[in-house]
This record gives sequence, C-alpha cells and structure tokens, in this order.
Amino acid sequence: MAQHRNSRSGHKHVAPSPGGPLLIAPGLWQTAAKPGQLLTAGERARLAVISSVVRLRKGERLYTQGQPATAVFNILTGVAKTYTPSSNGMQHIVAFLFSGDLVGLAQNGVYVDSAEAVTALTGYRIPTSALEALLRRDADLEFEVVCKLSHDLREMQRHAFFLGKRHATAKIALFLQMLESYQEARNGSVAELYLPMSRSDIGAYAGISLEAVVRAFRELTSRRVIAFRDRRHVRIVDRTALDDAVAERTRSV
Amino acid sequence: MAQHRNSRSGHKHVAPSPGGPLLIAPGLWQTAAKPGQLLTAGERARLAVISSVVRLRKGERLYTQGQPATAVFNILTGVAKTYTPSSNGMQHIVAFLFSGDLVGLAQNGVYVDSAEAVTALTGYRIPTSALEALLRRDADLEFEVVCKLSHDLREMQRHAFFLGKRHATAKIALFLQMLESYQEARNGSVAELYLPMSRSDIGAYAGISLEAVVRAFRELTSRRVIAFRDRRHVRIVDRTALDDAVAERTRSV
DNA sequence: CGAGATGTTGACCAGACTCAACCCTAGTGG
DNA sequence: CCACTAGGGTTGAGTCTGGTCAACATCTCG
Repeated sequence: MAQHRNSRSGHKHVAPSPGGPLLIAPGLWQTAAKPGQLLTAGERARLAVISSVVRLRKGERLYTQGQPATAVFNILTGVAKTYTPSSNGMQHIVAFLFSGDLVGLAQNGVYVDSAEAVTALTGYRIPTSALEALLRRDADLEFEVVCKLSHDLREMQRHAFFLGKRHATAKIALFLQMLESYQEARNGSVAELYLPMSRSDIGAYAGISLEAVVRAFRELTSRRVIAFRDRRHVRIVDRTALDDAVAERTRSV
Repeated sequence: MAQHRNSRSGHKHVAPSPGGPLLIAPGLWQTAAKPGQLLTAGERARLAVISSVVRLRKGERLYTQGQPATAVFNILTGVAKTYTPSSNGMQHIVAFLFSGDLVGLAQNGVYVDSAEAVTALTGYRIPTSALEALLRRDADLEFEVVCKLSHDLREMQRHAFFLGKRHATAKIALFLQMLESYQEARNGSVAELYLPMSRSDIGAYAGISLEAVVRAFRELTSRRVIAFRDRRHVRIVDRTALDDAVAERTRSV
C-alpha cells in the first residue's frame, strides 16, 4: 500500500489512499467534547491493512439479503441505503448511511438486509474473519465499535420514533431534522440541506407513500417553514415552526 | 482481583444464585448452533464481581431519561420497557426487554430514555466505569457485547419495520410473532403466548391507539387466527393466516 | 430531440383516530 | 361472602388523514 508520505506538514493527500476507515459517533459514557472520529491513527492503519477500497456507482449493490456475510463496509464518501423487501413488492428502507458509518449487519453468518449506493460511493470493505480476529486482539478498537453500535442503536430508535408519528408532515419534519444533524456532524454547519435520495426513497424510509412525501413538502413550504431551491436542496426557514410540526401540533402563527 | 465478596452483610444477596449476568443473542458471523447464552462461566463471574442485584416491583423505575448514566442493567427475570415522552403527553415505547437483555443506553453520559418494570423484575446493575474498564481488558467478553448490540440493532430494525406497516392488524400480527420468538428463545417452545403488558403499552409500542389494538385482536380472533384464553394469554391457531396478516393481505379462504 | 424515469397534482375512499359510553375484573372493606 | 370501586378493557359513531389511481409535468440522458 502507499507508504511514502510527505513530511509532517499535517496534510494528507486524499486521492488514492484516504488514511483508513472512519468511525463517526458521539461519546457513550464520557461527556465527549465533540462528536467526531473515534479511531486513532494507529487503529485506522491496522484496519486499513485488512481492508480493501471499493468504489460504486449510484444504484450498485453492496451486498444482498440472505447471502453469506463475508465483509462489513465502512463508508467514506457518498450515501448508501439498506433495505428489505416489504409487502407489495415495495421496499422498506432500514437506514441511510453516510461517511463514517458501518454497513453489513449479519445474523448467523448471513446479511439481514440488502444495501445499495444512493449516490456514487467510496468505502472500505473489511472481511469479517480478519475483523473478528483484530477485534479479539484489540479491546480498545473494539470499544470504539461498541460506541458506534450503540450510536447506531440510538439512531434506529429515532427512526422507530419517527415511524410512530401519525402525520406525514411530522415525519417529514423529523426527517429533515435528522438529515440536518447528520450533515452537521460531517460537514459542520450547513445553510442548506442536500437530499441525495429520491422522493420514493424518502417515502420508503418514512413509511408513507411518495405522494404523501410531496404533499408534506408542499405543506411545509406553503407554511414558510422550509424553502426549496430545487428538488434536491432545501433551506430551513423557521426552526420553531419545524419543531412544532414534529410535535404534531399546528403552528398558531 | 477480589474473588468472593458476596457474603457482605447488608447487601442484597440472591438466595438461588443466578450465576451472574446473562446475555442472550444469536450468532453474528458464525452460523451458531443455537441462539443462546453468550457468556462463559468465567465471564459471568467477572461481571458478577462488579455488579449488584436489583429487584423491582411492577411499575418501578430503573432510570430516567436525561439523568447521568451511571450503570447498565441486565435483566434476569421479568419484563421491562424503555420509553420516551411523545407528542401529547403520551409515551412512545422504544422496546420491551426480557431476560438476557441489556438496558441503559446512554449518549454523552446521559440516559437517552426512561425504563420501568412491566412486571416484577430482577436483574443486575453494572456500573459503567467498572464495565468499561473490564471491557477494555477483556476483548472476548467485549466481543459478546458487540454481538448483543448487533442483535439489539436488528431487533430495533424489526420494530421499525413493524411501525412502517399500515394496517393495525398487520402490526399486531407481527407483534405476536415477535413475542413468540422472544419467548421461544428463552423458554423453549410455547403453546400459549403471555402478554405481560397492557393494551395501551402495546399501542404505545405499535404506534396505534389502544382501541385499534383491541379491534385488531378482535379481528384476528374472529378470523380464527388466534384465540384468547383470557386477556393475557393467547394461542396462535393458524400460523399461515398470521403470516398473511403480517403481509397485509386478507386471507383468501 | 425524444423517451423513460422521476416528480407533482387532484379526486375518491378505506381505515384509524377521537370521543364517549359501557363492561369487566381484581382488589378492598364491610 | 358479598357489595363497591377503580382501573383497565371493549364497543360504537363520526371525522379526517393518507393511500390509491390516474393524469400531467419535469428532468435526465442517450
């Protein structure tokens, strides 16, 4: 792998080798300073040794539900989704995955869902056998994995909470808040949200039809809570009103 | 390390010693023989050293959302629920916890939800500081925790899937299947399901009103899919029809 | 420039929520 | 042993959201 590194000017070149896997999550029991990258340089290097880089185009599969789970994936850039088939041929989206996330949950050696790229994607492919061996040797690294899994668990709980909302508008409002916190954790503050996924993906994630997604967006737009620049870029205009929408009460102007 | 300290007077001591904490989950990457207890006797003993036994009556709190997360709980007997406040003073139930489960998820040192006993409860209270120290020393034990967290993550995904269902009957059918798999993993095969929680708890878990819960139960009963012995005991009569109900199509017979 | 995919809008209708009444059942005290 | 009570549980009537279907608009890419 790429060995020669420039001197300690503090700058790493990104193009060929991004410096190893990335795990992003807030602290668990420590009141961590800032939610950020969990791994030390050494840990990233050790993980990099056992992993390979993957690149996928939009729409390509990472893995398929029911197949033998030979690897876990760590996303570097781009967005992925995991999904399971639902009732009428539709798919239920389990999660959207961003940089610093781990994908590839297994049970009894088999993937429990399918994953595909929502945008162009780069990431690491980490074989499970090497990963397990490494984890059993390196308790500190493994502890970071525990933190990350705990974080993912909380995120799933938020998703569940969100699916429990009755009104489509509340779901969409919560979805926007979720996206915002994701993008803020990665890119710092954002003036404008980017929606990489299609309307039907949002619907499949929120548990509503894509028409309901559109209606909810229209509702929030007409109430001057959000404003679209184009179909993929929104700005949150009135944060208080967005909170009200999440709480499922109509804003009393 | 201290070996035997359980003869301390004044401290709660379990008469029929349960042998230490219990972690129940299926395998992750290995095609494990049987989904069962993950910990070795040694691991259980090491955990027991740092934990204390707790006993709660029905309705008592384990911990409260927002308070400093000083401990994790491991359930031995009984049922607990975790919940967060929802819109209109209602509560959204995040999960029901059974024996072999871990409760007490934290973020930045603070509990992310509240937990209380649904039935009389016994369990272990494991202080986070001692737990973290132990995990960082014992990678194999920690790996079991990784497996358990992965399992919980899958369970949350099932819950989310379940909340995405449109029809109340489908949700209730899925809820029954979930309860069954829980009880089978613990007690072996069960001829009859026990519902320890109230109808409103089921509604708060399923994201529907308690009236809808009742109506769904009535619907399934009148279709001869299930049969109630009393309000807390159900028997699954027609498994195929139950699957059909989960898939949100009416049975064509 | 055209064709297929994606996004938007409207009309209609089924199903779940709300509200309000009533029915059990377990637990209490006479 | 029984009457009483409080809390959950059950049922019904009316309202309203969101699903479905169908038409149309817009975008993307060859």
